[in-house]
Amino acid sequence: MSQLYDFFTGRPTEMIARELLGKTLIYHTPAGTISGYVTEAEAYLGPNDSAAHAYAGKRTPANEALYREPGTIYIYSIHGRYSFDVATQAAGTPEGILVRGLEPAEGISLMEQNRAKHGFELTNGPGKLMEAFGINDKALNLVHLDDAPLTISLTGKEPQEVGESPRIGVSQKGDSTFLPLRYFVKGNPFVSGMRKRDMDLVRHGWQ
DNA sequence: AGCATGATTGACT
DNA sequence: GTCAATCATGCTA
Repeated sequence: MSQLYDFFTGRPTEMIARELLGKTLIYHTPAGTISGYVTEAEAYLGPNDSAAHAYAGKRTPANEALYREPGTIYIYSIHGRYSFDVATQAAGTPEGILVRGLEPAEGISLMEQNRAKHGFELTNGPGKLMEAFGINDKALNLVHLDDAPLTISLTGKEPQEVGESPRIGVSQKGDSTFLPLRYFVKGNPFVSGMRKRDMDLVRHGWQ
């Protein structure tokens, strides 16, 4: 199996989400290459996780990607936006990781064009980073990272310190609501909701 | 009808 | 400039 396939299985999804911080998300477009380092990610733990799309074994055409091979792209829409997930664990085990923040690396001018914003507002949220990448449909849903123009490089940066918190926007009911399954690079300004006084403007929280 | 969201507003400092 | 509250948004079931 491929390197990416192996990366997204073999240990708990919480651990994979944490290790995903600092890895590079890369998108090859006709206009040029866009990439960024993952600053924020959340783990969703499938049937037993009351906040997960696959809670209680729920399976629909929309969340089918969660049930596929590790490293399968799961794109879903919410509130008229698109978000980017990667399926983790063996096929049939519907766990996954939501990427909520990126620090831009390549193609910054393309992202500014796509978003009509600049600076930290470019990619500090799940819908924002998809808009910055120019992704506004589900064409890549169900495609594996190994076979798509959108992929992840396991090289990148190393966080100085990883922060944890409950996940953002999960409805306030169910046992899993308050589990600390959100991981972020402490001090990085491209993390959603990062307050200015908590930002590390020198190293952005990287080693 | 219900959301794993984001932009804007308006009261603060 | 910061922060919390509010609501427009469009896809999914």
